[in-house]
Amino acid sequence: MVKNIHELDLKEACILAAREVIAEKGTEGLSLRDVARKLGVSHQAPYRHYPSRDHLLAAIMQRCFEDFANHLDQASQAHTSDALLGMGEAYMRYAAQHPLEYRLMFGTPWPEPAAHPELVRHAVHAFDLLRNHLLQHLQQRASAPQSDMLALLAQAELQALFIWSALHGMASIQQSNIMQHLVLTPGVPGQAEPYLMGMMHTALTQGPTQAQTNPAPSRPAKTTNEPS
Amino acid sequence: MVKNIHELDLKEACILAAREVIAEKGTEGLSLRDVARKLGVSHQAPYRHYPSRDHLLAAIMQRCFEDFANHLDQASQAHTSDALLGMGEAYMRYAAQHPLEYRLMFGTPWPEPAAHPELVRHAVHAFDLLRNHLLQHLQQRASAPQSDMLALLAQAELQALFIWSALHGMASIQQSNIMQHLVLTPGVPGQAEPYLMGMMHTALTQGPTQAQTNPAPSRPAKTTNEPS
DNA sequence: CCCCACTTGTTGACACCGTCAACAAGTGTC
DNA sequence: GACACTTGTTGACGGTGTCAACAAGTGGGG
Repeated sequence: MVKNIHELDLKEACILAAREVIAEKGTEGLSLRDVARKLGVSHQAPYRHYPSRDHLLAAIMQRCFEDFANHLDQASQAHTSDALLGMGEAYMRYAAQHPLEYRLMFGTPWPEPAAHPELVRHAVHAFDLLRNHLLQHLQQRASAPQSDMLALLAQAELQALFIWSALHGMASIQQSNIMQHLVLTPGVPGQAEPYLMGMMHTALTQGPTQAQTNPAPSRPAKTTNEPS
Repeated sequence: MVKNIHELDLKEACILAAREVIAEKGTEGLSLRDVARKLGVSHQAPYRHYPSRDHLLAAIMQRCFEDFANHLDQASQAHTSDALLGMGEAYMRYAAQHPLEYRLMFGTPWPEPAAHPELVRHAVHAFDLLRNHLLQHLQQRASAPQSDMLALLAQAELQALFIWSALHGMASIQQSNIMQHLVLTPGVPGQAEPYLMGMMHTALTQGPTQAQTNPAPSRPAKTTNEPS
């Protein structure tokens, strides 16, 4: 019963088996004893390679972020006409196709804040793909060739956070079963995603509008921009 | 040791104690035996009032949705100048002040799909607050007084889903500790939220822009609108 | 060659959890 | 007074993560 394991070491096999369990029973349904049984080893064997359940989870999350970043990168390179839209659609597609892994990455309280630096590195990389893409667009459209580089970067980051918020929010809502109970007008659920994309497009081309009611310390309005 | 319980019955005390536990240790850290100990009763006493842990969780979620809806409603009535912005800010404030309860409502896999109709009712009510508010605005701005009512409703729902997505996405991202590791330009984290509000304002006043690349079954562009 | 350190995996135990079953005490009704 | 019903208690079962002690393989230096 130990034969099929030694092909790849147990450390790797644990991740594969655990991802299978997660894909079918969710993160909360994952138990170390379960993957051990699945691999035909004792319940403490995985414990030799991962100090705790959280460490195994962190390793899996890291793999998921790798896959996710690759997924986004390939999509942005495939859509040459509008790479940003391509990334957006790829984002939603990944969330729809791997709901439980998506939830593991973005919906689960992270194991330990900074005890897993590799995990953080891979997670940040996925965000950097989006930020760099936006920065590149902003640089192309910048009026002055040597315009304030740091301001451009800040604007790209704000745009990236906005896009990420909208996409993540939509993906998260679609996954929760709340939406099934909302009793919406017939066509609406299917239109929600393209409508969101259109709204994001509008917002990105027009830029933000001031909308403070309380006498807050006002921030000068950003210059309009044309990223797509 | 049973004295302080009989003031309000055990069923109610369980919810209060459990909400305390959740507020400090999170949803996953909640155990029925814990709340029983906290109340000085045996570990099976809560089990008399809630058939399972999930049923207690559902009851708590219901309370949270009630509080959440009240929070939004009061905020929208307080901000007479721009009730929508008031609701948006109130949304983010609630998420920031009750992070674990917010996560319980929107970030936890729901216990059983439709086994808790009361829970669904209260959750839907919070969404209806937003939808009805948008519908009211659209009706005021509608050109023809008796223009297609159902189309207006559908548009209000699409707008509501867009707003909900953006707000929920931002709240979810702010709560996850991912953002702390993103190494952003200094001012950006504080600007992210008002920037998002400004982008939402732009998108709602301008309406969506078509942005399909693949030859998808095109949907006629919505008429522009002015909800705020 | 033999011994020793080290890695990898096993067995057994502990405390904790959700849940089931059986029992005890109070309360109202016929 | 007997009965049913509600509420709470005690005890058990299987499940989990984790710690401690032990077994088997492996490689290198005396």
